[in-house]
Amino acid sequence: MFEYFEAYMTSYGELTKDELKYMRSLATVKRIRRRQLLLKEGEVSRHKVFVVKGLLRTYRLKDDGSEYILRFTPENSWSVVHESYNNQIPSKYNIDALEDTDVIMWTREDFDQIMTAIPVIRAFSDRLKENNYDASQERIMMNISYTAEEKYENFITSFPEIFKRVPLHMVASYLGVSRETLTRVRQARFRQQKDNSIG
Amino acid sequence: MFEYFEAYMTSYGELTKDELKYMRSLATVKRIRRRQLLLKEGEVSRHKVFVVKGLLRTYRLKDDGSEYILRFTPENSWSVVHESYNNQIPSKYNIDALEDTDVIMWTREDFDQIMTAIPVIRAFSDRLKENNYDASQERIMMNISYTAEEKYENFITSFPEIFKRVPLHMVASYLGVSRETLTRVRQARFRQQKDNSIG
DNA sequence: CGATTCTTTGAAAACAGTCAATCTGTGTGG
DNA sequence: CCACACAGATTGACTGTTTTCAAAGAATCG
Repeated sequence: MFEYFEAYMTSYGELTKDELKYMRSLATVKRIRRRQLLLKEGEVSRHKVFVVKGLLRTYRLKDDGSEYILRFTPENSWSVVHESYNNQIPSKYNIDALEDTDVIMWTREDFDQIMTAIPVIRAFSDRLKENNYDASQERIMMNISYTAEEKYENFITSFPEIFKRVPLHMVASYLGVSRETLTRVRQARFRQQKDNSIG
Repeated sequence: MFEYFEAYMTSYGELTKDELKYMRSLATVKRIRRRQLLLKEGEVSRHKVFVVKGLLRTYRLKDDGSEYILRFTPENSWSVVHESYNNQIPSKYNIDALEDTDVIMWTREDFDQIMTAIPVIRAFSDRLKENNYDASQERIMMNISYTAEEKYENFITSFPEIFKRVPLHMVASYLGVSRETLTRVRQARFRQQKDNSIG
């Protein structure tokens, strides 16, 4: 299992055998079955979680039961509820698995030590955060400036692999539109494409 | 001018006289007049900008001329277009001043050196980033799950001081609703409050 | 197969956007 | 000090989009 992480990690920077061994010694491996929760609202997000295989989803429930998805986390990416992880406060979000998922995780204390011990890891982590932050700014602009159709279009082109793997109603609750609207937007788009190919 | 930054900075962590002197030696002071641009779309965001006094706004223009506001930056906060600053690529955003504004700024190279030389600054900068990131996640959830009225309500309670200082149509383009809708939402809310106080 | 989950559809209602006009307040120049 | 311009806020009528609700088709899975 850890080999997957090694492959991922070494593609970004040079790590010595010892450093990898060290990370491995602190890592915990876990399998989360489809529909199983990894983190429940109210709990504290205590681990930095690397997804080796599968697909996680971070989402929030409103009182009326409606779901709003903050993010999808496929293999070779990280799942953490930052607010909870950084401040050790209860999470407002749930994390569950949309597919059977294998993860490697480290407690916050251990991961902090790793970052201190291995500068490459800290640099890497910092860069990841930057990228995530940039992406979330982009998403905000999308939210406030795009039409439903543009949002859908944008999702498909930005996350084609995820799009293939998640049900449409989840795309809808990631974008903040109703599933019916998403259906109709798809129809419109489909008709347009046909028109273009005929013309 | 620099004293304001000192006061801000020392309220967060201990800095020696020498460290402050060092930061001061690399700092540039600038005044941006109301309606003046600090950064133009297409330029690279080369500075970390601290607002001493006044109010900046980061926004994007669509082809049709409509504005979408990413953020407001009042005194004692930082204005940077991260994507551009980090990767030294052209900015998609404009930054302008909504009030006459005094800023202190450092080039990226200098600020990187400062962070290396003064661990407190790095730690502080990291914490700021975390907070910004958390806030942007919150905003995303707001965008996708709140009604126009809830968004407005949320803005007032989250940023009461900014609310007092910016025109309503800018609140609207921060929230992603039309200014007319915002007006009507306000009326509705106002009527509700009156009803409550009568009942 | 039967059950569940997912997607689509139709019709009605709620909501938000657009356009054009008006109103308000502020500030500038004569 | 007044008049005018200008930015901002509001209003009404209309249009268009999105949601909601209820129902019915697909698809998937044990």
